[in-house]
Amino acid sequence: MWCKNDMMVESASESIRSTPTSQNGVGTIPNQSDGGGAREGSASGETNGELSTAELLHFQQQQALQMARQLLLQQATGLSTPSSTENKQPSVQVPVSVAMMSPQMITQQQMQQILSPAQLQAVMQQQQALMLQQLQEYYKKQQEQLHLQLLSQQQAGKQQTKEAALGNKHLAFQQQLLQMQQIQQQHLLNLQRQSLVGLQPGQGQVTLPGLPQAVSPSDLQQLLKEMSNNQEDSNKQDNSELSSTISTSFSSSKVSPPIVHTSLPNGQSALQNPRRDSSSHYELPPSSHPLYGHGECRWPGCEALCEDMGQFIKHLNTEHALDDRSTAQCRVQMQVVQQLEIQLAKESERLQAMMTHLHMRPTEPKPFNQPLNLVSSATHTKMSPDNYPDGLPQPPTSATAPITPMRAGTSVISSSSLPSMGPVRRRIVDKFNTPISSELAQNHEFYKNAEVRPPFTYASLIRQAILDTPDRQLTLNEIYNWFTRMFAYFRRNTATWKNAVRHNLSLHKCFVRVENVKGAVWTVDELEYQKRRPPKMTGSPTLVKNMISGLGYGALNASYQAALAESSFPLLNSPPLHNSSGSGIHGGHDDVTSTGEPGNSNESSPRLSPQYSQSVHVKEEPAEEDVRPASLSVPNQNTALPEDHDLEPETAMEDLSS
DNA sequence: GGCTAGGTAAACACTA
DNA sequence: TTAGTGTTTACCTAGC
Repeated sequence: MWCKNDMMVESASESIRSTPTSQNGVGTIPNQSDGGGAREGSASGETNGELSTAELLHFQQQQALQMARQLLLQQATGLSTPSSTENKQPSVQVPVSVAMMSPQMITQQQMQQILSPAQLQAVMQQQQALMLQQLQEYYKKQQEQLHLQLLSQQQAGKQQTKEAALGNKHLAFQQQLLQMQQIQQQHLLNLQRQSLVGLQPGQGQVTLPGLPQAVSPSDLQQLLKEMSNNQEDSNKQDNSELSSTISTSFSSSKVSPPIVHTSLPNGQSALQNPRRDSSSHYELPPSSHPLYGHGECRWPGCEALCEDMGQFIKHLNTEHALDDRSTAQCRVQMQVVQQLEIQLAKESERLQAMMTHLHMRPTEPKPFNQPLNLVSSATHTKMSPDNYPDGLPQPPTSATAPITPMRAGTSVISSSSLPSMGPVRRRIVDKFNTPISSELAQNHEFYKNAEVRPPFTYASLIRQAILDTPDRQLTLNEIYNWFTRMFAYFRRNTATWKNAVRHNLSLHKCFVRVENVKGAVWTVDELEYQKRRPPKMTGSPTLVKNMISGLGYGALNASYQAALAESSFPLLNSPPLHNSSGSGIHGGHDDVTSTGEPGNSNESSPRLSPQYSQSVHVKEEPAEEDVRPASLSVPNQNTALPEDHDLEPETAMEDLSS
């Protein structure tokens, strides 16, 4: 017959075994070679033996981390004398184990996870105080040197004007020092105000580490000012989105005159350079140098005018050659990027939380936020059995899975006893209208790493898997692989869900099996997929009412936003359905690579790319065997369209775009 | 209570 | 013979 199994490139079990890494990183504290540790190690290695101040600052950071360790030990053992607890076995496993690690192994994130905000604040304050003290000592030395210079110059019988100049310089330097101290005080205050916000790992790392000795004191001061500016801007905007933060801080630093005369004459904030560079990079033709734009050198702190690229290259090679200064600036830039990345992660998390909030009513009795936007908090600790409602039967979905989706779902779904997960998924999807593509786009990492069952039906997932491919067709094994690749949950119990996948493929008319030279592939008949639910909603004001009330304003609005997000769906690139009679229902025939195949009367073949359109197995559905116009003339289809949008956002999006 | 949709399990047939 | 694929049926639950 048409059944060929030559497509078994790899077994599903192999694919399961081949993807263990994504499961291991969930909720675990990296012991080694994580970003922070690697960076710290490399930084210390680079600065070893060269930069005394860098080492000093590094030692400072170690001191702060040591204090954190002591706090942890105190917290764990209840003893107030850290020295007595140094060699004791930890009574609290995780924190002390972390505390026992070398300071380089403790990242700021881990500290934030372990320490309380007050402890963190105390640590950071001590850290900042130490740093301020060190800087003050450093500048005191500078002052002494200036004094010595002044005395020597006086002894040498210099002219009065020069003495006055030096005196002015001295006074200016003192003023700068005072300003810097004020900035540091503000920084401390900001840290105190910000509490956890101020304890963003990147900020601590930017403040503390690796300010290399190669950077001149003025540069150091400039950088500190820029950091404090950035800090102030972030405080001012407080919870504003990252882009505005960056742009605002950039503009503020851009317009603000530099406090000191430095070798960074423009006062341009190095903290904003990455974004500026990146933004300018987009404006420039691809051949342009990312460090050159608008006739200026975009090297951090340098706005040297260069008429052309050749001059810029020359300038780059002369002024920004490989030396201590450039290395230091590069290092600082790396930290700036790191901080921005951390800030981006936090802002993304905030966005996720906002979207999660908008997906549900505030008083929703059965909030479903677990599968929706927990990317940043994709830790299984929050889904521990302790969170499972008492008295509820443990879901029988998986006997082996340590954290079953049922458990995760019910932990937030509510007290409704749900021995089966299936209807819950359906309800969730229906109620919150979560577009599968946007949901997956938002929480891809979450589902990829957390063994939480996606709140979508098998049919939706299969459809998404198929539509994710350029050809809109997948073999069964490829569908399996998509499931296991996209969802950690489907790396277990393969027999169950694979059977369900096959069951759904065979059961639903929207899935069309096509035989080609590759073997049997499965495609999606969008028309059939659309037709599955509209009758349920057509002409039912009560349903619409219930749906709207169930969605709430926020959810409804979110559905539109999600619909907007859905507009980027690959399917939308397909030609529109012309004969949809204004229904907006995206006919499966016209999406993707439909090429007006000869057998157009066959409704099952349209989505096939030419190389695949060979044989189509149509499920026996006499009523559906008709051609497109008939299937498009579904009763009440016009009226069902808006409701269909609400009911199936992911498909509604395609409708909107068509 | 009936209908529908979805999930799960199982049996069966077919093929490589 | 085995494993994968595809189909079908039955049962259950939840929502309407």
